[in-house]
Amino acid sequence: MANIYFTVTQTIAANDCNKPEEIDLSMATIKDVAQKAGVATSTVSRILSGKGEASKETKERVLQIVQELNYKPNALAKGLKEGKSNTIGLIVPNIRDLVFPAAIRGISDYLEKHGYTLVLVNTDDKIELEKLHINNLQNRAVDGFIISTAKKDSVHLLELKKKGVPIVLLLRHLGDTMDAIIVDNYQGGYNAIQYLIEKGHKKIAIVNGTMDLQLYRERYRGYVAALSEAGIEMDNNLVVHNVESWEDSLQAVKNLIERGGCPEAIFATSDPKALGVIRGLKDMNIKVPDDVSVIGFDNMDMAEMMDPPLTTVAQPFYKCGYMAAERLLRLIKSKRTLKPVVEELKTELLIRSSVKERP
Amino acid sequence: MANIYFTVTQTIAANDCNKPEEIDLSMATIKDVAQKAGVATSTVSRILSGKGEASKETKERVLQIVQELNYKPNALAKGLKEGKSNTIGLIVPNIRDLVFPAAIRGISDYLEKHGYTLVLVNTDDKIELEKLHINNLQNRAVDGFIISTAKKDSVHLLELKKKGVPIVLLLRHLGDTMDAIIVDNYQGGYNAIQYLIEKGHKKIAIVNGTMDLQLYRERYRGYVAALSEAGIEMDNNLVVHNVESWEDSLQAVKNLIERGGCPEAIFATSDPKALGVIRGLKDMNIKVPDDVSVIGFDNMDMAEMMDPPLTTVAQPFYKCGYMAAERLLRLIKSKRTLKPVVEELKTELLIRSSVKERP
DNA sequence: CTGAAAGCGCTTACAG
DNA sequence: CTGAAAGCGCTTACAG
Repeated sequence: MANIYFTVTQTIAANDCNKPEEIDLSMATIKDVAQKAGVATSTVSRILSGKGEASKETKERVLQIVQELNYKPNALAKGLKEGKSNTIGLIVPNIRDLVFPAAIRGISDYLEKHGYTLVLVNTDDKIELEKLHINNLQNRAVDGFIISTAKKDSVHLLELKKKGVPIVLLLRHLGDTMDAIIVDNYQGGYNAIQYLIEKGHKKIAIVNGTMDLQLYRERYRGYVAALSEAGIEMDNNLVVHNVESWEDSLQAVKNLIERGGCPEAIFATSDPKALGVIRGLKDMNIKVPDDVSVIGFDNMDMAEMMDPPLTTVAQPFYKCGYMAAERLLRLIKSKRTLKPVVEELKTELLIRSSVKERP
Repeated sequence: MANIYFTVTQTIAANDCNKPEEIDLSMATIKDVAQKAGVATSTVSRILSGKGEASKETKERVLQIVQELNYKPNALAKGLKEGKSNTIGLIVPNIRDLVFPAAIRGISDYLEKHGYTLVLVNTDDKIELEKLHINNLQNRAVDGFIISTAKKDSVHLLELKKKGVPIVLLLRHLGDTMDAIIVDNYQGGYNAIQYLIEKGHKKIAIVNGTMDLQLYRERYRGYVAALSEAGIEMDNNLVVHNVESWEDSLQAVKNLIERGGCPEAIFATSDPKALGVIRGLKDMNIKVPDDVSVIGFDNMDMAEMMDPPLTTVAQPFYKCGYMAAERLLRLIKSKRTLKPVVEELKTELLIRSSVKERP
């Protein structure tokens, strides 16, 4: 039997296009360098890490040979020895969500500068999957996590943190005990409404996301506050929560208008929702911004290409990612437990063409 | 001096919120399991890997203790020993390009199913950066690469492949010696134009990307072929190449119309370009699709939300990613060099509302 | 300034 | 069926 198998293998091999040729796929190791330089591996190691002294001559010789052999230390061995991998894990619900690419780029840029590597994982907001992945990544000796999936029931993250695993939350947060880089969602919502009011709008509707997420609660709070401060009475007929997708919001506007009549302006608490709202409006032959103004929240990469170009509360996604990575590396490198800090970045109202002054 | 420093440290430590508590951050090792089970580590290893025999009793006992201790093998050690890491590197120009998220999700989903991990790197299409990153990832013992940055001058990729490193190209390709998952760009372009012709259009313009990229050359070839086959004469005034961003295409349409007069339809060879084209048209008070029809290429996640919803040649991004991962794992696991295969997936014409029949 | 040795946590022949 | 030993490629005390 073994014989037959062998024969088959041979046959296929004979037909094969490129025979293996046995090039030096095997990378040079520290041993090769040491041997060629006539020193001990420990010496090479010391020279390369810059720790400890070494005579100028040996140093130069070793460096020379490192060049020649194109030697690069094996990160696995190094990681095993040092108990760290210079790798961090990024956990997002779904990379296809338009908010993530910019944030990821920010993370990636910072990490790259500091010799760290980024491992990406999607959870579809399923908590069991998330736990599995976290576990997995810990076995891979990931040095820390950036996590953008935190919800009210994310106790496992609290526990992880308690165990001393470096974690920073991104865009979502979980109370003061967890490091987080988030955005001032309250202020953002407030500013949006204030701007609408400034433009003469009074009957202002809100198409909001799930109240399970603090960020949507905050944006709503901003809406309420700005309205009340301007002495405009809240009208619950103008409020829709729990709108998820852009299709949802398409439906939401229609309901809204049936229920409460046509508002003068609509605050969509995310750009995709704004897109849906605008589409819904157009479907009903209502013009944006001539008949009703729309303001979004996000400033995702496409916002300025929309029709009309979307006036929106810009989140500094790139910066959030960048800072999250920065914070994480600090946590990782710190010898002692650092006091958690929740960094709240400012949003910026980006004025384009979807809001019009009321005559 | 040392003393002063010590004092300071102490003070801070005293103020610190959570004292270290020393929980068992140290994960259980195979040694712990072996000890507790009263067997050798090799036995544990064998049982866990399923290789070699083991008596039912010891097997059960060991598995039991693995549970108790929540033991997970250290991937670094395993990788070091086995010379592989179960990690693959993904190299893209920029994750913010709208074509990537879906593809990445496809890769990620396949990898996850097979116990592999995804490392992500951006190169901004800079070849030196790319080489650096590839080098880096090799030191991290990445088992193979999925690369979406191939251009005419990407000889370093050819060399890498020659050395036996498993690589598969994604969405771009580099001749028949490199495995690649791409899309039938010629057919896609051809179908787009054929559809426009079917709808009664004759004066059809093209707003195309850089001719450095084979994919744009192919889409153009499809345009030319479909036109000629229908007996429509080519008009160079209706052709614009080297349009990069959506702002470019905004400008491009304007020039186009000045030069060649208003076309009946425009083939934008990417969705962002279509977006720019439509905007440019609207700016000139030309209605889409009533005055001129527009067809795109990509079907990026936003295409159906555009105004009008974009008729476009859909690329199966998710599937491309998925298949690229699939192919790569085959290359990695295969003992002998596999003959390179360039898989060309079909595009699909997605009819929405940006093309109208000509009366 | 430099080397020998131990060890990080695994796996894989090799004995028995 | 099971264990002892070697080794993957590093780094880090420890001597000298």
